[in-house]
Amino acid sequence: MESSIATSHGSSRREATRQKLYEAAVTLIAEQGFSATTVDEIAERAGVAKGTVYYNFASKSVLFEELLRHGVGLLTASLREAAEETARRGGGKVDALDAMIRAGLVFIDRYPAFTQLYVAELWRTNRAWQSTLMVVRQEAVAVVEDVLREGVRGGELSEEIDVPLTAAALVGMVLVAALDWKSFQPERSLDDVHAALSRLLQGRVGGHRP
Amino acid sequence: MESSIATSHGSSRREATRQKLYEAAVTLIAEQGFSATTVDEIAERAGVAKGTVYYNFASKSVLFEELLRHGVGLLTASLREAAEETARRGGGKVDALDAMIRAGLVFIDRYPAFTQLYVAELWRTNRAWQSTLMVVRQEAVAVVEDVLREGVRGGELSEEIDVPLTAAALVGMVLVAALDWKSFQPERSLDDVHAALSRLLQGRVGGHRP
DNA sequence: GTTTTTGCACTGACCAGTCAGTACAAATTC
DNA sequence: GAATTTGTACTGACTGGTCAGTGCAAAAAC
Repeated sequence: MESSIATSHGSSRREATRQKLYEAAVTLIAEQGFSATTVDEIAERAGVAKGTVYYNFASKSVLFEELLRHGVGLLTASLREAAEETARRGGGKVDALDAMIRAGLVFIDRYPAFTQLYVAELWRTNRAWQSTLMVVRQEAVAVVEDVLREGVRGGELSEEIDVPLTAAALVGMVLVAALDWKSFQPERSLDDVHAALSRLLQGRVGGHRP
Repeated sequence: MESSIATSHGSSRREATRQKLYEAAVTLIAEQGFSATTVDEIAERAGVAKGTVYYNFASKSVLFEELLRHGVGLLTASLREAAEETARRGGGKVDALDAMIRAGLVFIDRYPAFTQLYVAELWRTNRAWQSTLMVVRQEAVAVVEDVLREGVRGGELSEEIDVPLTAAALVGMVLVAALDWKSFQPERSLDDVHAALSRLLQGRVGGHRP
């Protein structure tokens, strides 16, 4: 039913157990939060004894940190891939942004629990994994920033654009719209959501009529 | 130091205590999450005995629920006010949306901890206060949806717009951009952030050059 | 003199992390 | 090829600590 947010290779038995634990943890933590989720629950959902959790991970927070690192890694790879694919096709930077929006939606569609959890934790301070999260966030946002910057440099995007702020806004637009889609209007198709966001990106909401 | 997210009137002594508890709770919960925040911490930060917390609120979650309800109430009022003010001035619907973006930013600037906490809890399922939160979210988003709908009806906005999805995207854009601003680029001014978002709304990022 | 707050001791449920022990397959010895 | 050792993965009862919530007498505020 849910997100296989884990390392792919590693054919050992151990790796399979880790997988199951990741998958159990991601949904439970997304639903209840980190502190409200008990290690016993995670073990039970994974169909494993509690001791096994500690055999595989040093602590509850380490399990969570590795989960975060891997999940964001997947997203970043997927965004970068979308941008490169567009470039290969000879598309412009706006097309690349549009492709990245779609890649983001596909990711969230596949791993909604992970996304929920990421958003919930991202701006928290004073947490053990805060630094991990900041590094990993920067990697993801940087992919969007790069495309914006190239667009400005190549003259395709206006020079008045504030790159970091615009990147954050675009990421936020996709994240929140997608989470709302999954939670409150799950009957809508990915294409619908993509079309709505695309329209906003291309200025066909508040823009001067062409 | 932080957000006076509480009922304004109520001159009684009791109300003042409630205020202090709201303020203490909102920052602590934003930083650590609901479960990781203890009632003792809240009491200590508020400079109040633990018994007082229970004299004023039935339980920890009731305290939190009332916090949520009131905070979103403030935001909703502020958004509605911005839209009406624009209408009074004779501005168009795009102007109203722009004014609402600014109102949202002002709110987040004033109550960053509350906003952080709201975003972290919004898409969680299976929580005691989930229903409270959904009602209250709908009120806030509805304000944006109303303006979009009026804009479409009056011909100022394109009919192809998907109102609920676009509203969610706009709200998300503001929330995430603002939280990023507060957390990662606090040196930027509100006007900078507003300008960046305004540009996106008005299609001067990916839009066809006029 | 009523309402609100304080301070503090207490309870009982809950939970992260530990540890002695089991299962079992593959390697090693005889 | 049977007997023994080794390494790896896993188990679940147990422990020490934490925390929401209670109870209450005395003080303070109004």
